[in-house]
Amino acid sequence: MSVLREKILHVASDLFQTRGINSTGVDTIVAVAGTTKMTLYKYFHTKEDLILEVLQKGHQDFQSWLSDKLASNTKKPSEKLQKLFDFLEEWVTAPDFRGMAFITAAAEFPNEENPVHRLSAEQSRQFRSYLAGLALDAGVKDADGLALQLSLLIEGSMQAEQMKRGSGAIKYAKKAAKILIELALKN
Amino acid sequence: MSVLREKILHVASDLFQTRGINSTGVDTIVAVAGTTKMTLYKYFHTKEDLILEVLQKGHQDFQSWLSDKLASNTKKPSEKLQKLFDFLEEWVTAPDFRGMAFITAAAEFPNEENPVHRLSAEQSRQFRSYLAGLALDAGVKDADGLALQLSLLIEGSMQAEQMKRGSGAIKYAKKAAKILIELALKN
DNA sequence: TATTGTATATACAGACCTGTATACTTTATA
DNA sequence: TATAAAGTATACAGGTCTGTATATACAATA
Repeated sequence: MSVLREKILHVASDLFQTRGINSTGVDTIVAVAGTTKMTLYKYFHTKEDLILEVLQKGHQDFQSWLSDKLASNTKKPSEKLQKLFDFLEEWVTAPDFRGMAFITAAAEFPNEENPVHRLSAEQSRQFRSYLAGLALDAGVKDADGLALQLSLLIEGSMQAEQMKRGSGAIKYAKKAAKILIELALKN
Repeated sequence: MSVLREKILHVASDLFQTRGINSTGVDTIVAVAGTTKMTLYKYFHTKEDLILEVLQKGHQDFQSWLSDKLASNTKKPSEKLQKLFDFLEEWVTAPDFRGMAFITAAAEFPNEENPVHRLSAEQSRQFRSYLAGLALDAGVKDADGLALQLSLLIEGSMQAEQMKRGSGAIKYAKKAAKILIELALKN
């Protein structure tokens, strides 16, 4: 894939998270990326297409990173659920953390018919389903229920962290999660 | 206070939540409110002023409603923490629920210097501080910790509910909260 | 009746936005 | 060397946005 295309995706992702999607014009994106609008519109038909690709790439990167971390650092399925929050803390406290893209995107496009909103909702569902898979493997009975609860803690933390950097929300989310997970494993 | 001023605030609040703040022009607001831009700008110096007032009113309404509910339906302080989630469920499932304004506003204005972002962050802090007060009254030792955890569950639910109406997230948040509260009361 | 306050109607300036058209330059490849 | 592909530079059309200017209508009040 073209290096410029990647650059545009990366710059757009950063600007969208730091300034907001609607507040970031394509002129700004190409200026920061060091290219021109003609090139941007060659790779992305519309700004909406660009937004959708930024979202998709962001979610893929996050999911791959998390899956790899869990795969190479844990063995027992029940261990994965616990370790999950250690890795999320690592993710959140990284200097280039910019929030979870699909959370902010859904807020900027509240209309449920909007393609950007739909993709955001889909990614949120996907993440919960991934958590449910982990819970199921660990032997949790109400895997969907626990997954939903954990997702609330996680997405809440991400949002709190974006609202105020260094909030430490994820630390308390981890504590709460530990309690919920242990109890769910007993039942 | 002028009836038109109230009308503008109400209409703006609704449009901001259903279409997004940046995507809602003042022309749309005055058209729906049945007035003109001249009148809007007489009561609110800038659009940003209007946004700030909408946020403030929304937060006040929410807090008053919740405080009143708790005051008139519960007696024991420890009961308040539990009942809290029943009232929140009532709030969320109301047909005119539109999400928590300060969550979406913070997402649309990510820059921490921005006045709208600052007010949103302040309201989030205020809500957590209110929860901490309830926890303290109930005799919880780490009141701030529990308050933060509950706020993650609550704000996560609000966000989930706005992402997809009827998600039922608040029901699972309530279950998780019950566990966390009971454990915190024991310590 | 005259005046004052409130709201309307409408037009517009200036800025910004997305997306395209046109012409030019560079680089790789056949 | 000729050709094609990729990118640059720049201007612009058409739309939307905030905020203001100007003139008018209407009601209450003195």
